[in-house]
Amino acid sequence: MTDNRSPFTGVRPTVFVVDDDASVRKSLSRLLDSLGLITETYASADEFLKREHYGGVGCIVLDVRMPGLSGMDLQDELSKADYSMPIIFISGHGNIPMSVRAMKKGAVDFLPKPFDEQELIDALKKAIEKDRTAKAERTEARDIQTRIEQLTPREYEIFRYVITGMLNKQIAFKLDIAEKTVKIHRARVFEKLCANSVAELVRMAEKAGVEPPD
Amino acid sequence: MTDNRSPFTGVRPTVFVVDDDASVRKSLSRLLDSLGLITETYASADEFLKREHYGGVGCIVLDVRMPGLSGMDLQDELSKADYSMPIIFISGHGNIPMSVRAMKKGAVDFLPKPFDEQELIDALKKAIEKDRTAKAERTEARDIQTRIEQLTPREYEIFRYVITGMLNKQIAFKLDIAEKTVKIHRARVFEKLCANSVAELVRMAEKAGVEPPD
DNA sequence: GCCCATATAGGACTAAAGTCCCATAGACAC
DNA sequence: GTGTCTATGGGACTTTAGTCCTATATGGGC
Repeated sequence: MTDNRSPFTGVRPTVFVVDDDASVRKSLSRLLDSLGLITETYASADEFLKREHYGGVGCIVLDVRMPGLSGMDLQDELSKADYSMPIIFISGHGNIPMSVRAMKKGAVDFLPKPFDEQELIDALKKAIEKDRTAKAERTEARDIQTRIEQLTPREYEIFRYVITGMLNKQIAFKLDIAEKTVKIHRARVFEKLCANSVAELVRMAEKAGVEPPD
Repeated sequence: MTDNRSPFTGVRPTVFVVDDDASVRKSLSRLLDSLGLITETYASADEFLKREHYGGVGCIVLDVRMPGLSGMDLQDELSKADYSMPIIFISGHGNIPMSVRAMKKGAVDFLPKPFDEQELIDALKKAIEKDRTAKAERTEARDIQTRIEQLTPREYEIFRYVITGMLNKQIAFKLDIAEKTVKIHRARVFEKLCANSVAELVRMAEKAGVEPPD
């Protein structure tokens, strides 16, 4: 991928530019267009927050200092709303503590204006790749969680014991029920989670954040 | 943990101060002592690199600008040498790109001088906690890897199939050997890895970074 | 009062996994 | 060339898991 003019493959990602300076929005828009990226521009953080949540792959190019909510405030809002999309900060009047705070909170980059075009392109590549990975993982995790929610409380309990590697006999003893009953719940767990092996169950549990009991 | 004078529990961590300014070393040393931390000071990055690798829990408080190797250079060296210990940068003449670069490479914090004492203490807490967690995980991963290295190539191969959840019969077909032979290798895998269930094997594989085949 | 979901469990069976015994054959070391 | 490690497998067996059938009890919802 040596051609900087088309470094983005697959479905075209969308970049959200949030900056109060119209000339910045315009020039960024032009650059992003030329890179084959879809662009949406917003003059303030509040304006961006009014937009419905974007479900596709993308990232945000965000000015730090703006009237109303600052870029950092927007970062906090998105984080609180669990609406995560990688952020690239651009700033005319930033300082070190600001940039460090932004990076600690997960920003992909923090570019002081004026910045080199190539720096932004590199950051965009990284941000979009990060979002692609994160979205794929979240989608899978949600998928698994949805299936797990179909389990009855008892089935869920058995599920958590099964992923420890315990035998049916041991689980039955622990819960003071017949091994037969464990087998039945276990079979339902496999069916509802569409699993064919304990190994698959363990992987699902990891991805969905299910912890073994005790 | 509201007492800032002793926020560090368990085995006393060691903090390595690397700064060419003797007065900084002295005052940091005093502060760290008062926090119950063991301190070692170094006047240059090279001097620190000469020290044998420290195996315990701790972190580095590192000046950015120094004669010889800079703080950033030291960060790179440690990363290359796989000698990872959380780094807190302190800097008198830093700038944004510098701080961002440091944070991208995993620094815990980047404090411009002069900094508030409390800021450093917070960063130290975070760094030491991070190191504690990382060390514990690495220790466990190495432990598992050591056991995995005891496997013969064929046993390792079977191991990777087993963690996919495949049946012995299926593995036997794939490798064009008798199911009986698979059972034997499988039994040795369980024995050598001290595992009692496929679930445990799957967890070990995750921690040791073993990927299923194909 | 009846239907449905949930949790419980027995009986009879198949399939898979694990555990002993045994054996052969190649590779490599000393 | 004798010994050890590795990979291969057969036979006979036990244990565990999974799959049908059946059934009972309980608690809600309409």
